[in-house]
Amino acid sequence: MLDINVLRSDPEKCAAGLARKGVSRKWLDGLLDADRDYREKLSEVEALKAERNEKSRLIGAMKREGKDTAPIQAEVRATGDRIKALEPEAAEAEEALKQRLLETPNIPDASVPDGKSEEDNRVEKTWGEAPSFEFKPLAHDDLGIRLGILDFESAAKISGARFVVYRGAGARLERALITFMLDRQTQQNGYLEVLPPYLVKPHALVGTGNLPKFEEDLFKVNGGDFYLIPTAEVPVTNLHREEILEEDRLPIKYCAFTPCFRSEAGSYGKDTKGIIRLHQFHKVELVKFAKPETSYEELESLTRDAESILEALGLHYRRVTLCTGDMSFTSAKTYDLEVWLPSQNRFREISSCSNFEDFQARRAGIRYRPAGGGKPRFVHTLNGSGLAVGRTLVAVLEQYQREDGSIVIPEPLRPYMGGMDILEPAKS
RNA sequence: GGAGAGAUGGCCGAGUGGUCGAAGGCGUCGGUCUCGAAAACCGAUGUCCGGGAAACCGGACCGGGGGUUCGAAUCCCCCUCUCUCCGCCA
Repeated sequence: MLDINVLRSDPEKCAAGLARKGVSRKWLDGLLDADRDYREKLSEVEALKAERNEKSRLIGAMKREGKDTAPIQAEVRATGDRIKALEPEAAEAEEALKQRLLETPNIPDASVPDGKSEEDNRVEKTWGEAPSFEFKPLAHDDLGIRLGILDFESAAKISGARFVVYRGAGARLERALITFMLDRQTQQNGYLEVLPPYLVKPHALVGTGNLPKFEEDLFKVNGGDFYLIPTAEVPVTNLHREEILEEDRLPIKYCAFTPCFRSEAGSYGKDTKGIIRLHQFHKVELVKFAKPETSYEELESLTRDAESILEALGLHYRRVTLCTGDMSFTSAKTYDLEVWLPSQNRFREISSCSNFEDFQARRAGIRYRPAGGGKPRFVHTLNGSGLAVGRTLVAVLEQYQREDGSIVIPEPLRPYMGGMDILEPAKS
């Protein structure tokens, strides 16, 4: 959520920033009209309340002196009736303003390139080299089926499209990746591991910006006021909702492994093969709460922390800065990490690292008190995948495949695989 | 699922219709004392919204929502959450 005070005091600058996110001037003007309307009605109601409070106090004093209060009571009752009539109007105006504010996207940071689609993202760096093969490299799902570790037929029988069953060494590899990532982020990169709920209330999703605008992306649990989390970002960011943190606690760094559930509405026909895009997948998420002054440094280090996993696994990848058109609703700046997939001969997203500045903090009420005292300020929130586990497994299969269909297990994963160094087709 | 108890400021905890934004304690900050520290003593310590350049003024907030009343932390109704006991369960 943007700061209404900033929108009010510098509408020209805000209009320019919002235009980069495709927000029309008309929308912003509507917002400012709603703000004016709300403040007008609020002033009116508050003036009446001030009058009522003063006279009620007077009644108390008169009663103590034994005076007749009937006439003034009637007067105050009339004031009360007017308040009752006007108050709902003010509340309605406030709600209208709030609703519009909740549906207004974040303003991109100045360093973000303009653009319409992922074509316009800016490549920041490329790490490693694409493995060269003497043979035609297979896609991960073909490899997985041949190895007997990915079972799409069973998954379809149970749950339909966009699900998978991992079997044997495949299930173990997924688990190895999860543990490896968590160990790395907690032991080397200084994150505190948390294991949050996978079902959350609507207000938590409003806090992170998934609601009210993007409900169709989510799975709502039947019969309850719960949604399945689309990412650990939701429960972990809300860990400190409605809190005032002490400055010396910042930055706070959490990592969390969770399954993620996404409806993938609107992605029909996209990535229908394999495990690139599923309704349920695993992710290790990194979340930071930072001071505004340092949040962009924290974005750099958070992105480095995600990259450290790819580098440890020896996976060829690149970093891109998302252009204005490819960025999410909530983000001020996002780096995507894209891993090389030989079968597709291109890079695919495996991590997304964002600084939301105070956009989420304002929605979720996450503030900190400056060390010297003074007014609480909103923190900046950041998060990034460190990494998407299923897509990491895809990259390992594809980049480490051999001509006979076996897979070399990257060295750092071997301790987590019981010492296994080559993943070979199951005997039966 | 059944029975009972509770939800008050950073924390503990009093307050049962009228200057209560809320006693007291703890914590924190400033001061006195001290070579310094501790102790002791003195003082200050909420958040949000609106108006204002500011000083300041007004409004709201005692889990959430509604009601009664001239006036509600205090009375009534609904909801949520927490705790205790029983049942069930991983």
